[in-house]
Amino acid sequence: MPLTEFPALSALLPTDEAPLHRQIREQLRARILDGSYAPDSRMPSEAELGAIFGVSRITVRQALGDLQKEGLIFRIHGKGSFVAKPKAFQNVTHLQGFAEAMSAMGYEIVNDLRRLRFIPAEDKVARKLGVNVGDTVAEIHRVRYLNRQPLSLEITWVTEDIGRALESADLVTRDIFLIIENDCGIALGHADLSIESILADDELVEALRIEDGAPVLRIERLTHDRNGRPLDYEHLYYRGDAFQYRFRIDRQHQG
Amino acid sequence: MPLTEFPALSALLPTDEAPLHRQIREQLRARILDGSYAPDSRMPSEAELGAIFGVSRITVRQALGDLQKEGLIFRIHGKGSFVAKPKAFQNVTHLQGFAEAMSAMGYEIVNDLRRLRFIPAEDKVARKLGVNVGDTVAEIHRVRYLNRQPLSLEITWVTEDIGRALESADLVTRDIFLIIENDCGIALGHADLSIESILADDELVEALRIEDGAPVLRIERLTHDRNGRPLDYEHLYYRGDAFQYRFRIDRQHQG
DNA sequence: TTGTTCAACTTGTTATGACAACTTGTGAAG
DNA sequence: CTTCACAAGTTGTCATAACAAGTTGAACAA
Repeated sequence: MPLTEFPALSALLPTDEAPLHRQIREQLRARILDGSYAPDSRMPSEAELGAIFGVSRITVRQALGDLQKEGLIFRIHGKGSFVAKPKAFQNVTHLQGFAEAMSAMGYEIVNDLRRLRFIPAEDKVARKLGVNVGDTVAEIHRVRYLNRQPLSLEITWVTEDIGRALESADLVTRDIFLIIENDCGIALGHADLSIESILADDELVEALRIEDGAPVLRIERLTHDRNGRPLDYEHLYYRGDAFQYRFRIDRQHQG
Repeated sequence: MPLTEFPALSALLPTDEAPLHRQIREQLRARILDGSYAPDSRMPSEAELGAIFGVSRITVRQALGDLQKEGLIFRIHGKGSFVAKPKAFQNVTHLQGFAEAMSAMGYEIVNDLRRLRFIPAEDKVARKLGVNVGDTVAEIHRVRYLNRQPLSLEITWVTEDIGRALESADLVTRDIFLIIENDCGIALGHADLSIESILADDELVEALRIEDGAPVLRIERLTHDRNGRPLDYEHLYYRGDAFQYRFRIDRQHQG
């Protein structure tokens, strides 16, 4: 029975309770992920779920709609709601560190940490990270090797506090993303990317052992935490002959 | 007697009325795009919109919720619904044709249709489109101009049925995506992309009026319909000096 | 003037009810 | 046996209603 039966009481309680539709969404998500609701199987009907959770159909529908938007379930008019199969490409849209992605595919990545220093932020870096020009930031230069071949040069700027955490972490084998999440306890949100094609300059020729004028994929990436605060600004240079950036995007639909 | 008794007939009729929330959503979208509702301005309240359109608040809320998911508006609890500023990154996570994206940002795109022919599918194209080698497919070559400057060369392969529809459509100003959706009535699903950096070859030098060996962004894209059937296979070549591929990705989270 | 309270607005959540539209199995008619 | 109509169950749409919760400005008190 919903607490709203006792408005005076519920008003006094600390409002830590999430909305019902969110609670139900999370319970359903847990059941799907732990296999209680198997892929391709039909879930209980909206009416049944309403009875199970003791809420109205509109609340159940909101929870199901959210899960549908996420792609965890699909619904067929007149038939029911079904658990979606985990897709091969699933998650490729999602923000993932490079080593994270490669190790998921069975490759091993080694990083050559060429530089880690604390410097006053220059104009562009300061603007991207949302700090003042001259504030201390950490600058990290890494060359990443895949199968002993240099694959990319990555230049990273982070705020000083994160830089200190990275300093004491294992940057040779671990992704910065994972360090930020696991060691700093910061939840990553989204990243804005810009990809372009350029020609190798002297620094890239030396770092990636390629010829002058070879094609290079340049990616500029600004990663934010879940609150939208910019965390990590990077310039990534990938060898054009050895790397393809692959991902999957979905078309926006009316739902 | 309901028309549904005659499914074959009702399928031929012009699409019966869309749901109210969708009609309202589209009217609001039009007002936002034509500037009637300016960026950052407050839109009428849900109650007012309900009075304007003569529907209940729940219907207005569904329309607003859809627009919010699209990023066209944002809502603040207790204040109102506001028109979002057109962001450079807007919707770039979503599958969008290039002209579609550029026109949303106020740019005008012109296509030079260099070739449209029906040929037997070669091995790779057949495999991507899920047809047999030798089956007839359409091959389309277009050069796209932004502000009278050649920007990209796009080579597209589609199955014969879609090719026939494209043949009779306006490929000079319209996106293939939009033609497929609006003229063929096929709902697009997702696309798999691969991006790499290459050097211009002779064909690209001629088509894009760039120098030999200039950097070019090469994108291979296979677009599927909502059921996962491959529809449209493309090779896109963008001038490295004039184009950045920008988008935003989100990290997978429980919430 | 300054600070506080409060009324009036907004969006967010939830319930109840009704009907439309779609899917599928069942049973009757041929 | 085959075909068709229909009932039962499902999701989709929409209305009305109420209260919660956040925002803001105006009235009021110090």
